[in-house]
Amino acid sequence: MENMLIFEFKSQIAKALANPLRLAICEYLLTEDKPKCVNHIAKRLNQSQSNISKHLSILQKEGIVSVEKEANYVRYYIQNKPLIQCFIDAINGLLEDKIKQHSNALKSISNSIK
Amino acid sequence: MENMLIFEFKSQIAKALANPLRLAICEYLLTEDKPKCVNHIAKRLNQSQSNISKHLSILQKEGIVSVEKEANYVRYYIQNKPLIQCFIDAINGLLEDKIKQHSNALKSISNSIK
DNA sequence: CTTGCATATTATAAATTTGTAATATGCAGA
DNA sequence: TCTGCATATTACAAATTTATAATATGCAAG
Repeated sequence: MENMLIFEFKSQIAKALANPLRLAICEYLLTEDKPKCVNHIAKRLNQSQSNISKHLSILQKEGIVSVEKEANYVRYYIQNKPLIQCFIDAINGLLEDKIKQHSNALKSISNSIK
Repeated sequence: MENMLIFEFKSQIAKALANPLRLAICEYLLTEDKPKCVNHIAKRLNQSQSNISKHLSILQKEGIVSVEKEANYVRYYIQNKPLIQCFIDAINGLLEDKIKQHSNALKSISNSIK
C-alpha cells in the first residue's frame, strides 16, 4: 500500500476507543445532555479519580471528548456525538455478527452429534 | 456502570481493528469484490507472509473476516462490508475532527502573535 | 496566604501487543 | 511417497498499554 502513515493515524484514534473503560466513558457521556466532571464519571463507573482522569486525557488527545472548565471543575463531553454513535453502532453490529457465528458453529456441532 | 463485561467484549472487537496493518488489510479487502489469498495481501501491503497470516487470524477470530479454502489457498474476505465501512467512516470522520481542532489551535496561536 | 477540594501527573510493575525468524502443517502434482 | 508451494504456528525480544499509589497543580473560600 502506498501511504501506510495514514493508517497509523487512523489506528491511533481507533486505539483510543478500543479499551473497555474508555468505551464505557464514551457510552455514558453519549447518553448525557450536559458535560460531566471527572469525579462524577469516576463514581459512576466505580473507578479511581486518577484512572478516569488519565483515560479522559487520552480521549481528549484524540479529539473525541472536549472540556469545559468552571472553577476547579473540569467537565467533559463528547465532541461529535453522531460520529461516536456511528462507531459504537458498528462495534455493536460486529459483536452481534460474532455471536451469531459462534451460535451457528454450536448448532452445527449439536446437529452432528444427534 | 452495571455490566462492565459487555465493554470487554466490545473493546476486544475494537482492538482487532485498532492496528495500522489490520486497518489496511480491511480497507483493502473492502475495495475488492473477490476474496484474496494471504500471499497476495502480503505482497500488496509489503509485509511478510507470517505477519499477515497472524493479523488475518486475529481479524477472523473476531468474525471480521471469513475464509474460503481451495486447494492450498486460503482466501479472506470481509464478512460484513457495510459494518466495516461504517466503522471506517467513523474513524475517518474522527480523524477529520482532530485535524480541524489542531488547525484551529494553530490559527489562534498565529493570530495571537500578529 | 492558607486550607480543602477537584483534577492532573508521575513512577512503576504487570500484562498485552507487535514483528521476525524459524519451524510445522497441509495439499497437489510428479 | 517425495517435492514444492501456501499458509499457520511457535518462540522470543522489544514496545506499548494498563491500573495503582503517591505526589503535584490549580482554584476559591475563608
